[in-house]
Amino acid sequence: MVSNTDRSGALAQRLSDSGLRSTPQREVIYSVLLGKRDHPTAEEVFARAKPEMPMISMATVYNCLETLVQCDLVRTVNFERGPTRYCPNLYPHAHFHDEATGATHDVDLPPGLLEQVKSILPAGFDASSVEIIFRGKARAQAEAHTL
Amino acid sequence: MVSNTDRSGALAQRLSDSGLRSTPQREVIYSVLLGKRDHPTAEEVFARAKPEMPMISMATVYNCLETLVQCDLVRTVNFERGPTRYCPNLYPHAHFHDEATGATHDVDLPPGLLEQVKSILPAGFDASSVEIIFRGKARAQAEAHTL
DNA sequence: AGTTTAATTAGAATGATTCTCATTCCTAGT
DNA sequence: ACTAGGAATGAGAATCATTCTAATTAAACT
Repeated sequence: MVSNTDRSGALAQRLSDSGLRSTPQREVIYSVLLGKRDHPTAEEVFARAKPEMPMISMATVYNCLETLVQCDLVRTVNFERGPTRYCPNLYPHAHFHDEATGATHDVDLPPGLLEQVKSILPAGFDASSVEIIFRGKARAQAEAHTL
Repeated sequence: MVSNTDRSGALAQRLSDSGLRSTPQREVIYSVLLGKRDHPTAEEVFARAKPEMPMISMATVYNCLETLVQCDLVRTVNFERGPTRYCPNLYPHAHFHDEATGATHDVDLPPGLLEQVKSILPAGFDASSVEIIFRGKARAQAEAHTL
C-alpha cells in the first residue's frame, strides 16, 4: 500500500514535472479525492475541502482539478446530463453507473481488453484514450465490493 | 435500405407503442437527425429545424429529443464538458471523438464484443447499456470513411 | 529585497438544460 | 359534430455547471 506522504510526494513530483507548482490548495484537493473515492463532483470536492481550507473558492477547485487531470493524476467521468465527476484511480478501469442510486463504481479491466477494444478502430483512427461506461443496476452486496 | 417514409412510420409506431403522440415537431426533429448524422447538439438541431418550422422553440427541441431517446430511436453521447450530442444510429456502435476537429464518428462493433465487454462485470452488476468512447486523432481520409 | 510569473480569489458572465405556465392541439366519449 | 381532459408546445424565467475577468497574493529567481 502507498502511504499518504508518498502520494503527496507523487503530487509534488508530477506537478514539477509539468512545470507547475505544488500549492496547499492542490494538495488539499488531491487529498480530498484520495480520501473518499466516490467520484465526487467539483461541488462536492469544494464542500469537502472547505473545512480544511475555508477560504478556498470554486474557481480554485476547478483550476486544481483541471491541473490534476493535466498531470494524469485524476480522470474525469461524464454521465449524461450531469456534472463532471473526478476519479483518482490511475489503473485502467471502466465505470459502472448505478442508475438506481446514482453511485459510480470502478470496474477493473482484464489485461489486454483495452488493446482489444482499440483494435476495432478502422485504419486512420488513433485513439489516445478509451472510456468504457456501463449503466444499470447493482446489488447492494456488489456495491460494497467496489467503492 | 430503409426509405424516409418507413422511418416516419417507424417513428409514429414507436411513439404510439410508448403511449405518445406523433406530432409535426417530433417528426421534424427526427428527420433532422436522420438527415445529417453528425451528432448535433440540441442547439444545432434547433437551428436545422427552424427553417422547416420557424415557430419551434428550444424547449420543444429538448422535449422531442428526450422523447426520441425514451423511444430508443436516438442515443445520447456525452464528451467531457460539452453539450449532449444526439445520434440516430440504432446499430450497436462505439464513438470516436476527434480532438482536433471536434467531430464524432460512429465505429462499428464486431459481433460479440459488447457481450465480451459486459462479461468483465463482477457478479451483482447488471448493465442495461454499455458505452465505448474513444478520444484521439483521425486522418482526414479516415474521416470521410465514417461520417 | 525586488522583479517576474504563477496561482488564488470573488464575483460576474456564459452556456446548457430544465422549469413554469399559459395556450393550443388531440383524442375519446358523448 | 361537441366538449372535457390530457398531452404537447412555446416563450421566457430559472437553475446548474462551468468559465472568465480582474485584482490580489504567493512563490521562485535574480
